[in-house]
Parts: sequence; structure tokens; C-alpha cells
Amino acid sequence: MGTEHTPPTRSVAELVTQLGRYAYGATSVAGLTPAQWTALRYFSRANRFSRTVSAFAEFHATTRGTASGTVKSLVQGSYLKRTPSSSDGRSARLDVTSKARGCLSNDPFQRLMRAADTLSTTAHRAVTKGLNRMLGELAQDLDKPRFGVCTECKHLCGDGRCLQGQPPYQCGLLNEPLAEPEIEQLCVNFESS
Amino acid sequence: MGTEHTPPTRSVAELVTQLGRYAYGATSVAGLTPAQWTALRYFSRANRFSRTVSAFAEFHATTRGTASGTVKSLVQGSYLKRTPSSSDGRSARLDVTSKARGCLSNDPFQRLMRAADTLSTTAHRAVTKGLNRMLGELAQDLDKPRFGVCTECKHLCGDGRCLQGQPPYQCGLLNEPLAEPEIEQLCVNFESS
DNA sequence: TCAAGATAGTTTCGAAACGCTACTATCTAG
DNA sequence: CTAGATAGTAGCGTTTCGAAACTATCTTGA
Repeated sequence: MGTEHTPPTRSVAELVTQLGRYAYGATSVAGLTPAQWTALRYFSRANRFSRTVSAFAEFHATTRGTASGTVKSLVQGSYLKRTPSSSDGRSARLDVTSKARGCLSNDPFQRLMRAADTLSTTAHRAVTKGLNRMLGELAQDLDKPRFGVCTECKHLCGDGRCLQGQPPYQCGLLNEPLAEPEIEQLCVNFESS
Repeated sequence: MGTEHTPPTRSVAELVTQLGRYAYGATSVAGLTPAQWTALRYFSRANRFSRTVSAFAEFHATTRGTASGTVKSLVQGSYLKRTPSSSDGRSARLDVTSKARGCLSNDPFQRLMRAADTLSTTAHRAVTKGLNRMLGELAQDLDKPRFGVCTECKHLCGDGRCLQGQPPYQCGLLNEPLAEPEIEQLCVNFESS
């Protein structure tokens, strides 16, 4: 009964790339480059296990070399603070500074969020769900990590056992305790369900 | 009853940028760069009034200088054929060659479309509608052109008058006849409604 | 205990891509 | 016919990026 293939509307793929391009290019506020904005956004959204150069490199879909350079410039500009890991001598954690938080509050990226806010609640939910699904498919197809939050991750444990819902929370993969606000942050080790 | 602000799901803005990044970076098939892929996709989707360097520059959200370089490389590689305009001595039209069409048939971009195809029809429609809305908002906010198809454009005229539905079609803005397949192509002069 | 391999991160290099400015050529308005 | 807008090109410096080479640390297993 219905048409078999996609109707003659503009395809979702085209819309996504166009939105992505407009959002990425809309820099020009502070003296930060698009790549630097992406990094700042990432490090302000990622949990403490994921605030590393390597994790950011995977998120940004680039090489560690490039990511290293971007991070370096942000550390020099004191947008990020480097703290060597106590357990792993090779690794360091990057935290956003108050200066960076100030910049992020008028991120050009906000325009995109404002555009999203014009949608109704139901429309917003439908789009979120659909895009989430697409991202999962694409990440699997490209063999990239997923980057989700604890509340939707299978490794989240509550109250000693792997039952979600009540604190104190814990990550079943890393066996590390999770504070309340942390379970809404992005994680490299995310696995759905 | 419902929560006032966005629920603790990952925001639409984040999803869009992430999808955009993955799709843009997924090149590496032929010897074409991401910018060249974007150009090829554009020129294969745009109608004859929009297949110019300037229109592509606006679509790609870049400068005419950069766009000119990208196009030049594609013409040299015989992916595009340049035809000077008969009515305007300054302008030229760029058409994709059969070689380019061959490349496009295994565009890395296809992965994103495949991901979109895993959605149900209703979900697909909801996402399309939502993203379309967002793109409209964002384009207006950034003062960029919209780039839509004739079937959704107010300038489409049918049967002599501006009544849509039956051929022969015509563009009410440029006063030019439109062939049947052309009314599904992208246009710089698109205006909604 | 020690060697081999994996991993975190940096550095350098060359190739793009980009924004910007200046420039030519053509078209359009008064 | 002149002034200004528009289509497109060319050059410069910056940013980005992938690839490869390298150091330092961790891990594995004999």
C-alpha cells in the first residue's frame, strides 16, 4: 500500500549534514577555532574517565596526534588544566577551567540548541530517538565507540548490585563509584541497554 | 505533569553534530577529499540554476574563493564539466560527468542513508520534519539561504498559473520552464510554502 | 624477572581546507 | 556612460588533518 522507498522529501542524511555544517562553521565569537570549540564542549560533557586526549580523539573521529595539538593549544590558553593520572603514569586528565566555562556559556553552538527548542516536546523526543538510533547504527558500521551516558549504559550499578535506580551508583566495568551528577556525563566505555 | 526542560537524554544538537562529524570524516574510499565529496553531492542534486560556484559556496557555508578551488580540482579531475552561461558572460554551469556519477554510487555518505533507512516510516517522517524545522530556524538565524526543492517552494507554477499539481511546470521567480525531474532538485532560490 | 607487545601521548611533516583580501570581467541601474 | 553590484579567480597565512616516528609507561607471559 505505502510507497516502498523513501518519499521525495529531502533525505534525513542531507538534513543532518547540512545542520552539522552550519553549526560547525558558526564560530567567530571568541578567538576559538571550530576544533577548539569541539574539544571544549567535549571536555565539559565527559566524565572523569573520558577526559583524556585519546578519548577525545575517538570522539572527534580524528587521530591522537591532531587531538594532542588541539588540547595543547587549549592548555596554553588556560582553557584546560592538565592533571597527571595517579594510577597510570602515561595518562593525564583534562579539566575545563572557569575561563572555559565562561566561553561555553555563549557558545555559537547555542544557536543549534535554540533551533531544537522550537520543536514541540513530542517532536523533540521523536527526533532524539530517531537520531540516537541512527548514531548507534552508524557507529557500529564505522566501528567507532558510541559515547553515551551512564543512565542508558549497561554498566551502571546501583546499591551494590547491578540494579539501576538508587544511589550509591557505581560503574560495573571500571568498579569505580559514581557521584550523582556524573551519571549524566559522556563516557567512552558506554554500552547500550 | 511533565518535566519542564529537556529530559536527561542527549540533546538533539549533540546528536546532529556527532552524526555530521562521522559522516563527513567517512571519506577514504576514492581519492576524493571531504570537501570534494560535498561538492560532488551538491552538483548532482542541484538544479541547473544552482549549479554555479557561488551557489555551492553558499550551500557549503564557505567563501567563493574556497569553493572555486574545490570546483577547479574537480574539473581538472574531470568529475565536473564547465559550461559558460549563454545569457551571462560571468557565469558558468557545472555538470557532473559520468565518471562522477560512478563515484557517487558508492559514496561513503551512503552509510548515513543506510542508517536512516533502519528507521520506521513514521519515525523517518518525524525526524525529517523536525530537522527540516530546525534547519529553517538555523538558516534564518544565520542569514543563510534555505536550499529546498520546487515541490515545497512557493515559486513553483503549474499550467500557466501558480497552481501546483499539474505540468507543465514553471518557476515563477525566474520565469523559466521546469522539466518533470527538475522539480525534485535543490535550488538556491527556494522559499518555503 | 625480563623481554615483547600494547597503550597514552607528543612531535614533525606535508597536504589539504579555509577565511580574507585584492583583482578581473561582466552585468545592471540611473 | 558611469557607478555599483555580481561571478569568478588568485594569492597569502592560518588551521586542520592523517600518517609516521618516537618516548614513556603499562601489561602479559614465559
